[in-house]
Amino acid sequence: MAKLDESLLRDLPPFSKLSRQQIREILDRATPARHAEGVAVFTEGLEAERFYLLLDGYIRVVRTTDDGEQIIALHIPPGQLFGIAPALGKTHYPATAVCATETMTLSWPVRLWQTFVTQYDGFATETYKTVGERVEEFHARILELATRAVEQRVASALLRMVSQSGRKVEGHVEIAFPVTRADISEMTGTTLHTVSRLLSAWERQGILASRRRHITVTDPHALLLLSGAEG
Amino acid sequence: MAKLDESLLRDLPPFSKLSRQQIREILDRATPARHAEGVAVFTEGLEAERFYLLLDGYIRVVRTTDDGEQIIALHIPPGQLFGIAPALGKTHYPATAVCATETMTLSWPVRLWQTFVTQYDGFATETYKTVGERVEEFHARILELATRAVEQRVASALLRMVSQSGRKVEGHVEIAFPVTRADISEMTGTTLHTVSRLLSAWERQGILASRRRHITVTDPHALLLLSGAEG
DNA sequence: CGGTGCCTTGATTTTCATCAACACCTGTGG
DNA sequence: CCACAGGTGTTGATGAAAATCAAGGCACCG
Repeated sequence: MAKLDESLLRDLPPFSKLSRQQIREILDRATPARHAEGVAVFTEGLEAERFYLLLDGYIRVVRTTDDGEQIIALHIPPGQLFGIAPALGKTHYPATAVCATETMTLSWPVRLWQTFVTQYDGFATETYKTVGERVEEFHARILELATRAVEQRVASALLRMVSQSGRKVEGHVEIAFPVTRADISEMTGTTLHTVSRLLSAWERQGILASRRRHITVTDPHALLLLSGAEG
Repeated sequence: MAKLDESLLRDLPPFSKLSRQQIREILDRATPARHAEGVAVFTEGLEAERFYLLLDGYIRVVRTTDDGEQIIALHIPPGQLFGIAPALGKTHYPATAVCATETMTLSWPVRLWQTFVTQYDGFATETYKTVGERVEEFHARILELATRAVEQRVASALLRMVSQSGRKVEGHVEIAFPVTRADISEMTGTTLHTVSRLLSAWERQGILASRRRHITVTDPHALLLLSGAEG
């Protein structure tokens, strides 16, 4: 197998303070993998044997209730660590990671976690910053679910995806991974029917455009107003 | 000021692996404080200058929306660290900590965080375990808010408070800190009216008893069923 | 003993889930 | 190459759940 190139990690925050030498060590112990869209990289409840870095693509972090309902907790953009149960003292994955697109990952056995944290300068700090951001996002989600109406929650969910993954094309912003109405309903705690109605209405108003499984926001500001961000 | 007693920390997880000597050091640098019920220990958005340990009493972690609505994110039981923004790479508190009862706290300036993490064995691990538990709880809250009806959410909120703070009295369990209907509505994303109706109904059914600002659960199992835990 | 904070309960209205039906696209296998 | 199946998206009709509106009562504090 060809050696992995050092440029893969050089510019990512958790590794950016490291020497070539250290990056080489890390890469030599990494297991690279390619996953097709829809595949689960790991599954809720299983023993956390490895932790991951998402090199390319998008991951959906999904949780399932006892009675089979599903919610999408988070989207992970390229460049971030995921499956970092060990960072939080967990021995089992608390959620399932599903590929939203085709993805490329690196992974390491959890026993290396301690090594990474203690030996690699900046790794711990940057990792916990990521954890902090995710906690922050959870907080925001709870606030939204508890206080906002469905329309505002759906608007917020779209904006969140746009800002995390948007690629600009002539002023418009397209969400970089496939999303269905059902997905959005699982992010916002509503039904795909309600989401469909809202998107149809917004499309008529020229706020966004959608093809099958793809959404392009043409008027982010209008969405921001709808989301109920105080103004 | 009298010296703080070492027994305060000896049995708490983040400190339990430390020597008398180390505990002495930590205590000598701590600032103790007493706060009355209702007082804010620190406030959302302010610079995080200190981190805290709750010795006695209960803390409510509260967040406010732009338009003045409030939600209760978490209750902190005695013995836990809080205000640990530095652990997540944050320089400002993401929420407000209000005393649900009279409380006793210790606190240290954030600049000591690094010292604690690196010099005191087990401190980092235990702290991040706590963070993990809170993340877990947020996850559960999101799932609930997104998929459960109001009745189930209120039942879950009561159970959560009971299990975190319940003191048993003859088979019944009383929540150890004052709770109003409005508080519960802020935990569950509903209104105090709906909470009041639910509690009245449950009181008629003998599932719980309540005095002004106090709730005693007499039939936890019935609540568990109502909460929709799969069975 | 007056006032404020907490709690209750009824009536009305709104939001959104549910039920139901159908249209469309895409890839697949006969 | 066409039929068809499964995933996706739309839209209307109906009903239930819970918010809102409204009013009043009770307990505790100063």
